[in-house]
Amino acid sequence: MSKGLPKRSEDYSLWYNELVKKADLAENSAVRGCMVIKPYGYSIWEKMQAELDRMFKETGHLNAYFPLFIPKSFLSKEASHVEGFAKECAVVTHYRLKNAEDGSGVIVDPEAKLDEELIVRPTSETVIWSTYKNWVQSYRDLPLLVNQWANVVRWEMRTRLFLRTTEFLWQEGHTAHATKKEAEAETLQMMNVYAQFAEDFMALPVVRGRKTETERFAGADDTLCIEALMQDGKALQAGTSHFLGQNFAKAFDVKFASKEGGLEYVWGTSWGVSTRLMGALIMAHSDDNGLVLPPKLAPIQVVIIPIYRKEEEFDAITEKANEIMAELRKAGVSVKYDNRDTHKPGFKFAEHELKGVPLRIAIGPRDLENGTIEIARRDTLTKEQFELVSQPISGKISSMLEEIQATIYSKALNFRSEMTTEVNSWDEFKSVLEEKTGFLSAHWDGTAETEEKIKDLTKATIRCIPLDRKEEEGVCVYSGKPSKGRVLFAKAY
RNA sequence: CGGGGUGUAGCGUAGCCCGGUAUCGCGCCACAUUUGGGAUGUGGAGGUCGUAGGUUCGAAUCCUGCCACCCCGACCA
Repeated sequence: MSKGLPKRSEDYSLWYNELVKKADLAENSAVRGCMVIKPYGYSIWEKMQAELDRMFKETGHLNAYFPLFIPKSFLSKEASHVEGFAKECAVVTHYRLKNAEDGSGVIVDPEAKLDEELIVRPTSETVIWSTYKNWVQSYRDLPLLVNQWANVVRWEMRTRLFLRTTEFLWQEGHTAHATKKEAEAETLQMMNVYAQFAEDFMALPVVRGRKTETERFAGADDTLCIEALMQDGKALQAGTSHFLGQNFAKAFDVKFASKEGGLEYVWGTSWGVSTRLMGALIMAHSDDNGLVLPPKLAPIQVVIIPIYRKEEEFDAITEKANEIMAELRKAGVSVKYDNRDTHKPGFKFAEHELKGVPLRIAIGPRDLENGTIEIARRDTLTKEQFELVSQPISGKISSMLEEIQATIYSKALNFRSEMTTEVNSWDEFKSVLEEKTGFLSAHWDGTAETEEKIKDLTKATIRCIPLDRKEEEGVCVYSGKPSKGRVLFAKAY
């Protein structure tokens, strides 16, 4: 029962916003739509980055860095790309300020107008493909496998901490290949990397799928995605991987001399995940007591809290705590000793629960006497006495951390299974969407008109066409026209 | 950007209708007693009432502009 944290059942979005702030993850800044990611929140992001970066490198990618600014003319080179992003671009028009003549402060110097405006990147395809033109001449230069960790700006109307902010942090991979087949394989590979990261590290089950044509990335021929389900029954797109065809190669004239002696356009992909994953992580597992973090991404995996009256007791406990910490650290467990004497144990318990620390060890005089410690799990809120002599503490803690990781994953997976409903009629579609929410698995006739109509009527969108769906003859849940398989509908973030 | 709402100490609030210099709780500081689930007592500090104007002898209160945030739409990773 966290003090002051609203309950999920009463107001889910208020719960989310308060949790983000109370758990010290992020807060709104003085700049509209932009957040300050606080040290604790950033620590989690750093752990995500570290794992993803490792996975990217294992699949052959290297990091590079491209400019924050994109010349306006670049953006218009790929027609559907500019159409998709034009409405949300921040534009730099001047390069100098000067003192106002009336002494009221600084103003933009009208004489310092840029000849060509610069766009603050909403994504980097254009500036990167303009660079790739110079990097690629021959098939020997391919493939280009590059990733960038960066910030981007999209001028959104409504923002929410982590889920949608004007500026956000992300990674964007941009690759160029000699063949269509290879680029398609890359697109699929990176979607699978994201899915594996979500499932193994975030403990977040995701549906691997394909976007419909209307939901596709602006400038892509095909968009693969991972979709997750949040506790309020709404879907969240957690990552996308795009097959760009030759669209950007043609827009930026990136050609290569093939082995056969021809001159061909290269094939491209791009793929990204953002700080939005933080939102997914928070919403997927947390409860009314606060954050629940998967051990693999928790900045602190174990916190040790001393319980004492007298100085001598504290000293004895500290000695024991130091032994335990040394052993845990040797085993690669991150552990913090909360030896603040400014707060009582109960306060510390609540605080570390709020912040989602997976395991808590309490040591008091009673434990010293009995040779025990108390271990409490954040995910289940259960406690147990552990005898220090019976087995090595590091083995016990490591296996508990693994168990927590597995438990919260299967809990989320069960939730998603329960919240995925096969619907076969339009009435059923509407009532499930309104009363139960979650994913609706339904037949769709494959047309953009029907997709649009359903969105207008219900606010539900096609989240994806699952890659593992079975071929199944059926009729569209809305139009009654023939369908070859089910797609996933949901209301989404 | 359209509709609705809210801005008062670090946080949450009362006061606003009916104008007279701001209430309470949490938190903060000091001391004492406390410490196995958010301690208690005593004393204390902290406020340009979002912001800029206007009306008035006098504005948190009335009027206007602006800004920010929240909810609902449109947009979206």
